[in-house]
Amino acid sequence: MDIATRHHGNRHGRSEAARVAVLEAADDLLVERGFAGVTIEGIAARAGVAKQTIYRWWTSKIAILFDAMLADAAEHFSPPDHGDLGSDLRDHLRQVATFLTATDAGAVCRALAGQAQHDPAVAAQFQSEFAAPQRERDREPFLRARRRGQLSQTEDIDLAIDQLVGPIYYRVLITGEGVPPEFTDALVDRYLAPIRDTLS
Amino acid sequence: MDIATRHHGNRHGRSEAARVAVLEAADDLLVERGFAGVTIEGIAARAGVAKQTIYRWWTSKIAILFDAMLADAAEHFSPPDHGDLGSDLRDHLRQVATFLTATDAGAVCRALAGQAQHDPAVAAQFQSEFAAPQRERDREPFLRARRRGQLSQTEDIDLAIDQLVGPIYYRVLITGEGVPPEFTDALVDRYLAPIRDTLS
Amino acid sequence: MDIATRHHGNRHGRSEAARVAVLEAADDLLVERGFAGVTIEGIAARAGVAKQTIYRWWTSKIAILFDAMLADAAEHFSPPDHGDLGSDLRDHLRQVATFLTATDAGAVCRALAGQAQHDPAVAAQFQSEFAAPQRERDREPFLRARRRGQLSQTEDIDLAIDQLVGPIYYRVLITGEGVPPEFTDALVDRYLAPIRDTLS
Amino acid sequence: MDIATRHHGNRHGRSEAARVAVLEAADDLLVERGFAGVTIEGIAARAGVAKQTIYRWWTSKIAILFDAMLADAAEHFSPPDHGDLGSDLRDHLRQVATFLTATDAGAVCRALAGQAQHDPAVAAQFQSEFAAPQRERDREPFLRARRRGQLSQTEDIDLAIDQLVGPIYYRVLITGEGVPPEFTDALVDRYLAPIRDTLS
DNA sequence: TTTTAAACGAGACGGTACGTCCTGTCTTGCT
DNA sequence: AGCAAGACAGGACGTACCGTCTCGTTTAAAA
Repeated sequence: MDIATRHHGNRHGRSEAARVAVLEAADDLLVERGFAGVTIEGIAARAGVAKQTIYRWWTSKIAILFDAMLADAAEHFSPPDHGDLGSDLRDHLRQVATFLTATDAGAVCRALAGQAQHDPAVAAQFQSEFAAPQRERDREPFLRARRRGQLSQTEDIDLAIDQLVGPIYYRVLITGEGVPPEFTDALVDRYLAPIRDTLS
Repeated sequence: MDIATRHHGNRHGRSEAARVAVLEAADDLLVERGFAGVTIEGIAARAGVAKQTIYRWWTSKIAILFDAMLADAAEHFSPPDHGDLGSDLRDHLRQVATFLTATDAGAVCRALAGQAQHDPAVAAQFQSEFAAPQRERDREPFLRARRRGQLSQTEDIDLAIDQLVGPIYYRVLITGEGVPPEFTDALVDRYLAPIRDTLS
Repeated sequence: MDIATRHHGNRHGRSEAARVAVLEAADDLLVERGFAGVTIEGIAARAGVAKQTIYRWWTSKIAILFDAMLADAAEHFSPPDHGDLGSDLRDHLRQVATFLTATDAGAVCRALAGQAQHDPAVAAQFQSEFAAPQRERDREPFLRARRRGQLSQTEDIDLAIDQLVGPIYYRVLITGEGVPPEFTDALVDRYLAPIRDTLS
Repeated sequence: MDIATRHHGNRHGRSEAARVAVLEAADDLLVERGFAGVTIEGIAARAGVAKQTIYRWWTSKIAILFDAMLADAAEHFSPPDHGDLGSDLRDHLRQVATFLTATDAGAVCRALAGQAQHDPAVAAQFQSEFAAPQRERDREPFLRARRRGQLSQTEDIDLAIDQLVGPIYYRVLITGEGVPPEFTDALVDRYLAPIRDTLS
């Protein structure tokens, strides 16, 4: 048994078992009962943990959900590398769509994005802990293309990202229409059309 | 004095004064204290209205906020008509950005969009009462251009809208970066580039 | 159905049904589980009442217990009148002993006397709401005897009461020995011995 | 430095320093914040001791308070010997009154007497560890008088004690009036009046 | 001198109850 | 009939202590 999981109350700090149980309970409750069904008391009861233990390590249920999401979010994205910007973008946008619409972490992400609209502090945390790292992942295909000499040095990458992932989030958060591969592929096609000449 | 405002406890139907007071109280509370600060009890107290009166006419605080937003949203948008798709789109996207980032109704809209992430019923209402009518407004410039013969009959208007307004919502809801006219203008420029040939 | 019991939430004030249920629940819990077993949550659960309803009308579980005791305490004592100080005192002291050792209200009284040792505010309330009225009841036999001319005007009645009821409380609260009639009768005999001459 | 105070963690028995610190902390907290302010956590924090150390040596905060009181109670009482029952009783009753009303140990004693009303186990401990030894001390003057031939062999000493100290506890615990020497002296006078003939 | 085991401080743990806030329902008397 | 008022049952909040536990350190008797 791992040292971190062996202890349930000790001077070495927190119980890993409790931490994991809380994150899983929060995740389960969100999926099963929705955001309003995620309560500290409910998490504590389901995780078999005392409320005080939760309050000792997290400031709010939002903080728990961030913890529950972040690792998964990072794991979900595998940087594509097909040696071609178009292929890489198509691949990446599909990953983004899949993450948001078809994973538990994506469900948590949507809930947090929702809560960010209600609370500036959540918005700031969402920005720094999810949006910014995600933006780095979004940039990867472009930077790679640029390194290959396939993309102009003057191309505004951030604008391109807004154009490409913006519509995905829009459909997920606003219209609720679903984001099929045809949609993301079409986005890439439209984006690449005017700059196709600059590609080798 | 208007008939509707004359009665406060009567047999002549609901009190317009109470209705207005509730909507304003909800709006004020949202702006002053954020979404969590909007409670039925708080609205009732600020509006000088009994809780029961609120429950009689609205199903939840969400319903109140929808009421508070919808009229303003419709009023905000004035269909542009410069006889040119580019100009109309630039104008319209600026209106969208202004609505979302700089109006009270936009603040309510963001809050409701947030809540839609937590509650499918809210999402459905948001879709039908805000997103769908708004989509109609978004289509206007394209339909006008098509009627003018400036836009191909085969152009996928809904995809175009996703491409154009999606990035605006994305910046508002996810990155929180703000949406200056330069940004929306650039979106239009990029959109029009490949189809410029099809324009007269 | 009585007006007072008909309403459960209205502008006429509190629900008599809730009031009674709370007092009975508190009483039952004290008898069944002891003072530590009397909790606001426990009372609320057993009475089928919301905690907030309790906090609306009582400041603490102590206040509830006072309410539960006071009416019973007044009812318990029937002023004796045998036309004779000795008989009256014997009767009264037996009533005191019975109240303290053999009634539910007496159990509550002992608990409150206990809590008065822990909290000056409780002590003050105990003094004004129980001890003072009880002292009036204790004085009755002496005042009656004095009116009959059977007791000297100079007799120190309060000292006499301290002498007569003090030992009863002492056995109840400190030694826990029980207070049989033989004991209270002996107290009266010893008290009357030196002043027997003054009696007609 | 004493052996017992030299050790703080060892295999040779408990730390005297910790024991004393705990008792003093409990005493201080009782006096400063009242019975409810005496918590194991509070004692541990103030004594600079781990909670576990407290639980190792005491079963509850009640046990700590008993420890804190008992030595002082025994020390407080110096058996009077004036060769006269009246003088001895007057002296002793004043000591009882002083102990209960004017010493820290008396404050603890009152608190424990209070808690005894809530918990039969405390009552039993109070009876065996305080009331019974105290009763022995109360008997001393009578036994001495009897040995001197000044008190009848048939006199009911326990009844006499109930009559004499009962009113003192009554005033301390119930009426809160204070117990001046005039009061205890009057008790003795009234007690001795009818049996004065049997003396000397 | 080294080992070793009891007591120590610290503090995390699963819990219970606290007193507060808000929910949605209700019942009244007034207009 | 609609209204302001406000009491009601219910449930989650975040806090304070409870009593239990595990840890790493201190210590002095035993080896």
